[in-house]
Amino acid sequence: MQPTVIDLTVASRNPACDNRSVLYHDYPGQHCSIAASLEVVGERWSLLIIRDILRGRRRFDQMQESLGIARNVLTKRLNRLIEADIVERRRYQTGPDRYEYFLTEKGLDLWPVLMAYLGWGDKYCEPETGPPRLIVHKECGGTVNDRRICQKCGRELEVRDAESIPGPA
Amino acid sequence: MQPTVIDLTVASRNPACDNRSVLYHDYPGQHCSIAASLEVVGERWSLLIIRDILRGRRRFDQMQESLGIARNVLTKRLNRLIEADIVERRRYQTGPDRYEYFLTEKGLDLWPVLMAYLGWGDKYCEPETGPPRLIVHKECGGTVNDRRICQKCGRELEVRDAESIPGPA
DNA sequence: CACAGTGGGTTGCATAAAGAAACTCTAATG
DNA sequence: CATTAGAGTTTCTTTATGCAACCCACTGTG
Repeated sequence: MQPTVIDLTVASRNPACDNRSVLYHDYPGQHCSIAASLEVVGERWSLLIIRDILRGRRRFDQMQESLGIARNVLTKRLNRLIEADIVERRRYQTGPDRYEYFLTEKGLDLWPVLMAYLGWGDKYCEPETGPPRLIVHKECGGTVNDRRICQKCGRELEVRDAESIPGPA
Repeated sequence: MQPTVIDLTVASRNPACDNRSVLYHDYPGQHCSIAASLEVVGERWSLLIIRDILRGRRRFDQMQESLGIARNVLTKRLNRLIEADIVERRRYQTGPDRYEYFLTEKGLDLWPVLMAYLGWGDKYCEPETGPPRLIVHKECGGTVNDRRICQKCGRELEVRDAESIPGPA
């Protein structure tokens, strides 16, 4: 299994993507950053879509198949994420227009959330086999913990400093 | 900007992850710690309930009012969390039985996820007013970042080392 | 004693969202 | 000319959520 090369080029908000969809999640009376975040990405599929894009699945059908999500729901989610400036849609072909989805800087900044879930899941969902994948520091090869700190060199890492390799499982 | 190699794919399905509880979320074909975590707590209210309990709202009506969640849904969520061993229900009075809800160790271990969401939300949802709440190190009073590191004394903190106080907003 | 209030839920019904599957559209390929 | 691929729509069904009302066993108040 070879890792996928991902272009993390970041772009600005695309005003062409108009969408009248509303944020149907409304946690009333919450003046809390956690609640505010959850309004945007705290919903069934969003984080898995973001993980998939991070993983290199940039196209509609790839994501749909990998996630097993209904196609109409995937459409809605992607539009919501685009509207929230987390995902960017780029046409890679005209004629029949074809698109790929990329994470914006804001989307990439959700990496800590994914790492936190990964750490928790490794501890409680895969306790005896060990983590199915390890996140390692590209430069020195040390494993990265859920604080995004390299266990070998001690550096505090950003998303671009790390990669995922098969774990002991 | 150079391409980044990231692969959060996960290889093998672990039967230990199977839970006889009714996980109505089923992300088919996902054999990944992130997906596994989201099956348990990646749903509309769970994390907010956990946040509430962490902040000391331990009783049904307190949570119901603070969250604005429907009562029947709160019942269901709490039962799911209890079943998943994230929340523990303790009777504090007999006669008419009265209960309080506490986090188990497993529940407390979700603190990193909350801190990651908090960090993201502070950055993107409350950019001008500043964070509505600050997490501080109880011992030295320094603020805690989303790596759960005290900015003042540099220590790596656990959930019991920190507390939440009103922020500048 | 009557009656309101409190804590911790259930029940029933209406609506909103998710899922499954079929359909569309355009262009390229055989 | 038929088929395939990518990226969605459309339609229909199932599931989840929200809302309001109700229940029950006390407890405190006049």
